[in-house]
Amino acid sequence: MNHTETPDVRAAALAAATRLFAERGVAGTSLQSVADAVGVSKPTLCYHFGTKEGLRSAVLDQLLGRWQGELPRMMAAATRGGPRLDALLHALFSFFLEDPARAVLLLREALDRPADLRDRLHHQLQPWTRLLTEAVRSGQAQGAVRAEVDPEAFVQIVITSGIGALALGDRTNALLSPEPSLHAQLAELVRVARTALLVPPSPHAQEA
Amino acid sequence: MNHTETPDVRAAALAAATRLFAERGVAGTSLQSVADAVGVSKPTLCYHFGTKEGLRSAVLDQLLGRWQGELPRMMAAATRGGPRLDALLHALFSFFLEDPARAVLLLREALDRPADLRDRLHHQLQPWTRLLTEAVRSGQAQGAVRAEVDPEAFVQIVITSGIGALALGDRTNALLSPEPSLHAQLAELVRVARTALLVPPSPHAQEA
DNA sequence: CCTACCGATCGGTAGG
DNA sequence: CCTACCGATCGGTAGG
Repeated sequence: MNHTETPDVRAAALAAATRLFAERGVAGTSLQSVADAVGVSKPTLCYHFGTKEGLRSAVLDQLLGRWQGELPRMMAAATRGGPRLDALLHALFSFFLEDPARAVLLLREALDRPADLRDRLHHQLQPWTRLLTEAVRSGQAQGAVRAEVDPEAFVQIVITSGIGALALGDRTNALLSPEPSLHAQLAELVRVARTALLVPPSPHAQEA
Repeated sequence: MNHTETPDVRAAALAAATRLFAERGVAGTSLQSVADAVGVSKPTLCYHFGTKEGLRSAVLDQLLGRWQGELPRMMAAATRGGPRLDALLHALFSFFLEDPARAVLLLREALDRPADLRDRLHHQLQPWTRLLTEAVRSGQAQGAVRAEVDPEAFVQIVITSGIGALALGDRTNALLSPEPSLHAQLAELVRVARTALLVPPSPHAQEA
């Protein structure tokens, strides 16, 4: 029926594995279950990816590659540290909102294999994050950014919080009774980041 | 040698499982590896906890129970929404700093079993978080807290960010080049939360 | 709390 | 890209 004519088993396997790894974790996902989801046999997966570790690595490569591909757009939104903070965060969020598995996968990888993820992020995203911290510093020099901001810690916290909210936001969370929506959390995160980053525009305009 | 005289196998198993579950996840941890870490046989674990799921549940119960036990202390630090924010966050952080596995375990559970964790948190911690959001609201009524703060979203973000930083902080992170220490991240989080929450004390005292 | 053992499933390979 | 199959290990039980 469906053998010897599979246009893109590899792509389908990556998509299925992305979803399943995010949902149940790598250790909680068998190669058989990925194969079933794709509609191929298990040895076929091994033919394409070698081992389970190869599949995991390919899934992560695809995710980080796509993130990297969005970087120019995000960088354009971040040109200076000042008023474009909102646009930058929205660009970051929209990438992860595009596929809810992305944030979950990153978070799982950070827990399961910190050193590996660290290296990958370092190679693929460091130019970007460095640009962000430099934008914060230049904003401080210009007096637009609060002097007391710790640039590295600030950027790290905002990104971590955003990905955390995106990964957990619509799954559970719910420490709180009138549980804040993911949208409300992201909006509040933007407000928090803006308020804690920027020197207030005018000294006496608090109720607007 | 060491059979028929185990004073507290259960406690030792919980401690070992807490560490291993945090390190490798529940799915990535075999009962055998827990048994080996404790120095008992695998059936002994099943005798104490029934199933692997029973062990997981017991681990989580112990963690959340201990957190709940710290709540009075934390609540005392949170009496009003205003100046005691720092003390509250330090109390929260110190609980998780006491055992680095705690934050990791919570984060893993949120990813693996969102509905279950949600229910447990709801039952055990809701009074506490509700008190926090009410403190924010009363602070708004008194003019000490910024009117634009979304109480639920704010509390959620701060707690999520804190636990995220604690779980990931000293494992990896490292998007950034001069990687901010966990301590620097927590300090910055406190500053961010304070700045974004409170109405600035005086309208023209920005350089101090 | 142990030894002995169960069927099921794991990741992966042989061979085509 | 498949069928057939491997040894190892999984969670869990029997029985004491």
